[in-house]
Amino acid sequence: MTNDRRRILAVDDEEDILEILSFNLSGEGYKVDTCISAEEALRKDLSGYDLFLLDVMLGPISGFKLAEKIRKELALTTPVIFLTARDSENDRITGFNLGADDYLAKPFSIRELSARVKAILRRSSPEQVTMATVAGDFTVDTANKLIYSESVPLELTRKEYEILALFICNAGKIFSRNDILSKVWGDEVIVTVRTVDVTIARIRKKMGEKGNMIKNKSGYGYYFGD
Amino acid sequence: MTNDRRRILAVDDEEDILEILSFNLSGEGYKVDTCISAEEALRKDLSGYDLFLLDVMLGPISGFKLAEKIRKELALTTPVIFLTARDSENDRITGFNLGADDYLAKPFSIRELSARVKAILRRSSPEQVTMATVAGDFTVDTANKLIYSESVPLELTRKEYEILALFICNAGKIFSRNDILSKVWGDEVIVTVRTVDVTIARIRKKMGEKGNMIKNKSGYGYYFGD
DNA sequence: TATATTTGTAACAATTTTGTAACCTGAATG
DNA sequence: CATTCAGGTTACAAAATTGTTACAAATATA
Repeated sequence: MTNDRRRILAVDDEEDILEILSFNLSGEGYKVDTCISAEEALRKDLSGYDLFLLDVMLGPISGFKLAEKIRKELALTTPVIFLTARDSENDRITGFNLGADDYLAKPFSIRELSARVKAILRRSSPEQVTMATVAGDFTVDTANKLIYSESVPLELTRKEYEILALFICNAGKIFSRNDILSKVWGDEVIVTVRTVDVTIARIRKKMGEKGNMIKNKSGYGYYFGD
Repeated sequence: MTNDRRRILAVDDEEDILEILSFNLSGEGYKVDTCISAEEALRKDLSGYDLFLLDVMLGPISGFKLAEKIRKELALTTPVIFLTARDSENDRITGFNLGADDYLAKPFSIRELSARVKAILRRSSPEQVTMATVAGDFTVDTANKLIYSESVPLELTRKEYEILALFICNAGKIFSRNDILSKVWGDEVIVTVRTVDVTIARIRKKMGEKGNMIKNKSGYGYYFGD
């Protein structure tokens, strides 16, 4: 029933390149969609892909810009390989800052392309699997970054989602404010510990009467449970 | 030198499933041990594993029961994934109350399994420095800062936990009030020595009839024992 | 750039934990 | 038999922790 063929989206403004990519990667067993522009790509549901192949030089919206949108606005961690004729050190750095997983300069051999695609899909595949963790009436859909309360999705911001997902996926486990800060905000970012309290208050409010499922054990931290 | 391969224990009453699990997870680089029953699992030293995969439906001792024993009697916080054909909401809740980290309904794809195993091991690995010390019917779980009395966690505040943990982990050793003050409150904080008496009275009350296991030797101090 | 949304902070209220003093008990002492 | 002393207990006060609100800063969006 489940089709586990990997889906790849290739975006390039040259029809020829798209054909070459599509033909060859399809032959390797991948399901390949193509777009002739970033705009066209953005109209699609990008969450279902396992890999993006992005040409850097696209019309008004460049491949870099598209990658940035994918990462930041759509919040997808799907791997990206940039295709480009430009090969300056500068471009490389920009690409990797946006979370590019690889970088392929045109002209490239199909053999090289498919090797990189395979390598990247192999190492990234596990996290692309939708993981639904359920506790009580709550379901965490990590692939789409959504949390459902009795089948209704909560309207959570990113930080709120991260915290609640952490709690639900570790129901019963107590997290101190610092645990939460390091897991959700990261270890470099410096914010007041009280930020955690305020964010949790916001989550509770959005959870309505279920808000009291986020418990606090004074002196220890917060946890999820009934 | 150090072998950092993660150790997984799979418990299932179907030989076939064990083989599939063992074969596939070994292929992913994990060290996999298998047991055909909960009883067999309980004869092993379970403290060395990084993850348990437990079938819910096992002979006399179910997977839930086994998980409960692992959590409460052995005081291990090792993550658990339940494998089961049963998929009712009821089962889910029971599983999460026991601290299941995930839940996988049979039949499951190996890909899905390995994704979840990887995800759980990644997030659980750093903090799993659980130290369980047992004395009498009491177990101290230093990782989660919990003390169990006959498998039931005591509702201790921070200071109360610190004192009781000190006593249990050094059962029989006598601590003067000043010993306790310097170990629990620290050397900078200045509080009355009688604070210790009051706090111990509070612990005793929360321990119920077991409260008399905290002894006092007049003129010397307090200690734990029967 | 203007506007909306998200995130961070500070201040204050509510709650929980901790500390103190006073009183009580019982054993040891004289 | 009164006195003293160590420890137990209680009630209340102080302090610490947590909850909440309003607003500022940062970020995203148009």
